[in-house]
Amino acid sequence: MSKKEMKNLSNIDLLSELKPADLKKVGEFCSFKHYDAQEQIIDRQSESTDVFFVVSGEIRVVIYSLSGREITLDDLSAGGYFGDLAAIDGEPRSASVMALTDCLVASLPQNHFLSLLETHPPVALKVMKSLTRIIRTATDRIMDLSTLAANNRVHADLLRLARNHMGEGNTAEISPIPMHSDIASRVSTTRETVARVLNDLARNGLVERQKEVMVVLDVELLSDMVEEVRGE
Amino acid sequence: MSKKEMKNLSNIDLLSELKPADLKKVGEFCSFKHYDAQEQIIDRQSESTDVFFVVSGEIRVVIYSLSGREITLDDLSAGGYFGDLAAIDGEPRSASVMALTDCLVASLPQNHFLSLLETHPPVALKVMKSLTRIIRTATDRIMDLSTLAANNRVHADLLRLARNHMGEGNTAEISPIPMHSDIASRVSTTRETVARVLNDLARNGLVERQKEVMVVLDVELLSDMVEEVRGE
DNA sequence: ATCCTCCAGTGACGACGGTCACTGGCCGCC
DNA sequence: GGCGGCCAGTGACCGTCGTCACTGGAGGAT
Repeated sequence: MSKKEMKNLSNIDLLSELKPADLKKVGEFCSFKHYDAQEQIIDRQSESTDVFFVVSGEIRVVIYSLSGREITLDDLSAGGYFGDLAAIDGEPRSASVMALTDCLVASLPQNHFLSLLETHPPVALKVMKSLTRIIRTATDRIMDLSTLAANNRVHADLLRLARNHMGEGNTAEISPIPMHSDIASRVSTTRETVARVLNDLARNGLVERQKEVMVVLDVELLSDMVEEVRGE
Repeated sequence: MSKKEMKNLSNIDLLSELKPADLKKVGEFCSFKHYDAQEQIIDRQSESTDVFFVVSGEIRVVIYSLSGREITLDDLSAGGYFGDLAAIDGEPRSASVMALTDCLVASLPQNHFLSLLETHPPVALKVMKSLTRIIRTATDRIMDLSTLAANNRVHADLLRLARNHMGEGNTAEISPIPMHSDIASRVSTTRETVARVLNDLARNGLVERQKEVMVVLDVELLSDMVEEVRGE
């Protein structure tokens, strides 16, 4: 990311097919705002209805139980957008959103977003595809929560990470090493359980933990472990 | 429902704002098919992409774990539709769908559905609203699965049922009495647990089970029980 | 009446994992 | 250097609830 962040929307996937003139217009309806790491961007249950574009940085979509337990729903990086649910249906925010890193975010008022959908069917279709993506991952997660034990959910998450960082053949090099509490928040368990599971895997020679990288030595086997339990 | 079921789409909510001529056209692109109770309509992971309208009867959207455990995602009655996910994104079916009762279903091929979305923005908006509804209930469920114990999830489901059947003041009369296994499938637990929880509530005088009705005597209190646990 | 099937109710058991309470390493800061 | 904060690792404890294995009642069908 260059030092001088541009306040424009040219890198937003959702808007990539707009004509330059239209894109410029959308940009003019937006307010740009910088958020520091950890800062709250949206509060669940609040009544705002703007749509947000992540111009730079990373953000996290979360829910907090009143007990303080934190459930990570999704992480988004530059080019993504969020806040569309409330804009579409007018209901209160379904989740909170926080900045993971410093970031620049553009917000577009609901009415402009809606008219964009109405006048640009391809954009509407993209939004729908994004919504279906969310539903699919959510139902997968419901299935995991319903059928997998906590340690297997950790396996499943590790597998997902490994698949995103495939190295040579059957191995994966995951870096940066994810924080245990982040994994725990994604699969709804505790950091203690994550630590125990990861050490078990290390003892069995399935993963190896180095300074900056975590190596999964046998992705296939890990995959088998997950599938096996899903199926009985 | 009249004996002679009409093969038309006039009662489908999604299409209610179409002009008669357009509605007729959509109907002509549809194939109508009858399904018996318990019959499978869609198989998860299959590659079809039609959209289905429930002309009459009731259907259930479910996922089966390989172990045979059944997870109910949603129940739909006449006027609803399903199968839109695969039509929108072209991926395999995200869930299975079965007929709960005898029912008549119309299927519309993907390309006609997509062009309907493109040419009728209000329909597209309705689809989006329906998708957001699904996401909201899914995230609520993820939250319940993550933070509530099994017996509290039963409480929560009972509360939901009660709210849909409010009687006088603080009471609710739920009928027909839901099957324990159905509740279990909705909240991801076992019928045994449901039976135990319901009997506990009966012992405490919170619910009363009669021949054809189940009476919740203090909805407020039930609500408190759920909220209380959600919050600590 | 006699099966059979489907649903509900219950006890016993055992393990999974959440919670609590520490220890210890790493790192930045004053 | 020493302090404080953050993250990781581990042991002990014990409640919850999934599983298994029955019993029993309410229809339906023959």
